[in-house]
Amino acid sequence: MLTSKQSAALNIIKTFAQEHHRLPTLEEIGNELNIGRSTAHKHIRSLIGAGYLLESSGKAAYKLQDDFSSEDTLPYMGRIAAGAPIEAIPEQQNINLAQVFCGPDRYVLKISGDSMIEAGIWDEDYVVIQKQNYAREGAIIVALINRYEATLKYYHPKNTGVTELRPANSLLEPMFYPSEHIEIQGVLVGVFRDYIGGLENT
Amino acid sequence: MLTSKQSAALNIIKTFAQEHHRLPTLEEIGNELNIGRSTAHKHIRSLIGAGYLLESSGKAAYKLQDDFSSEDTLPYMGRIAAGAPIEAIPEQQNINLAQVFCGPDRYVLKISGDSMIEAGIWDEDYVVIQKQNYAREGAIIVALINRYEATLKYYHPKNTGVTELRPANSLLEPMFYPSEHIEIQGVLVGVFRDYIGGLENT
DNA sequence: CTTGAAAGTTCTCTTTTTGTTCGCTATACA
DNA sequence: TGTATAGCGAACAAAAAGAGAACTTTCAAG
Repeated sequence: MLTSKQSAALNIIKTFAQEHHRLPTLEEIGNELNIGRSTAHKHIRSLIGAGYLLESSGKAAYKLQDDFSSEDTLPYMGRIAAGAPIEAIPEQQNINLAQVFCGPDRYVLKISGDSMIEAGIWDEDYVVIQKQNYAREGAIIVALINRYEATLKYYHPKNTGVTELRPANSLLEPMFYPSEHIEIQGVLVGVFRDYIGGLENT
Repeated sequence: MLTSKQSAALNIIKTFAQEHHRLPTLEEIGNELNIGRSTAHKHIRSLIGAGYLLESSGKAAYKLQDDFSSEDTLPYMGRIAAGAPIEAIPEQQNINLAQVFCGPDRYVLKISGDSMIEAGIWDEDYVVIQKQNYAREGAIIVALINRYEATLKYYHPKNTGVTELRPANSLLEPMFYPSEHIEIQGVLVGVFRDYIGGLENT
């Protein structure tokens, strides 16, 4: 059985590995736990002894068990609606999140603020942006205003040389700019939200 | 496993490739990391040795894995807020959607209806569910009512043998059931929404 | 075909980081 | 009172990281 500190150390290692694609050094573990390097080392040895980590041959202090890998796809089970059972779809399908959202010239931004809340984009949500310098009317874009401010808004160009950037929040007013002061940096591809902290400390 | 510097170098290469549509030279890598050409070269050789990059025949020092085009990570560029430029994060990170949302015993459902709209879960959104038969109070769960109806609601068990399933829509009333009529099928892990139809045909 | 710039490679050297060990102290607990 | 867990900090060796010079390869311009 693990002690609470050992378990905390193991958690930190796994979380770190997921986020950084590498194992933390003893010092990094120590910083997370506010303990020194040598103490972190002691925990690692205990975890190896208890079978939670494996001894490493090279320089690395330890390595993870192999069972730490996971699939890239999720089964798509169907629809869920209030007042009805899950409507199973006839043929089992898999969704590959990477395939849908990833691609060249795409990147992720984290949202600060509530200006798009009525579009279902909340504070602390993540948005996937496709880098491009044009957009359709009504699209949600990353706009660079006056070569300085970046913002996520609905895009409504007018034929008067004016561009409206419209927030999705009835407490906020639409903003109007000379079109040449607006530079489109990208358009919204998707939104995702993490309820269990898998992306917590990024 | 990678060291922190190797991982940083790999990140820079991937980001650079996305932005410039070509691979950075050793010097460009070095400039990003404030290291010299020869040191950058050493990192590249290590990354090739570890299987993260491939050896190249021609002039180029290295090349990316073939599967990079369908890469399943996205560069994380930082935060965006109204009225401020994109706040770049110091150390470039990549987000692996699959790693965050995928895992054993998880599946995807598509939402029909507006009953969770105030929780930011909209009609036609996709939710990732972790299959489990327990949940914390206040969690968003997939509940099976009377072994027939499935629904996504906030979970509020009472200590009177009654369980409240609360929608996130002020137009709808909370529902109360004898706890034994409620079966927890899973808890909400994440939400995602597709703005450009990559999931259209499902 | 020659030539030269740019880019990759190799070498030696120094510095920094990292894992490891050891001795010591402190606390909780049976 | 002895034992197990936690912790610190110093000291050490080895790996990793780095600089910089010299060299080779590649490639495109002339």
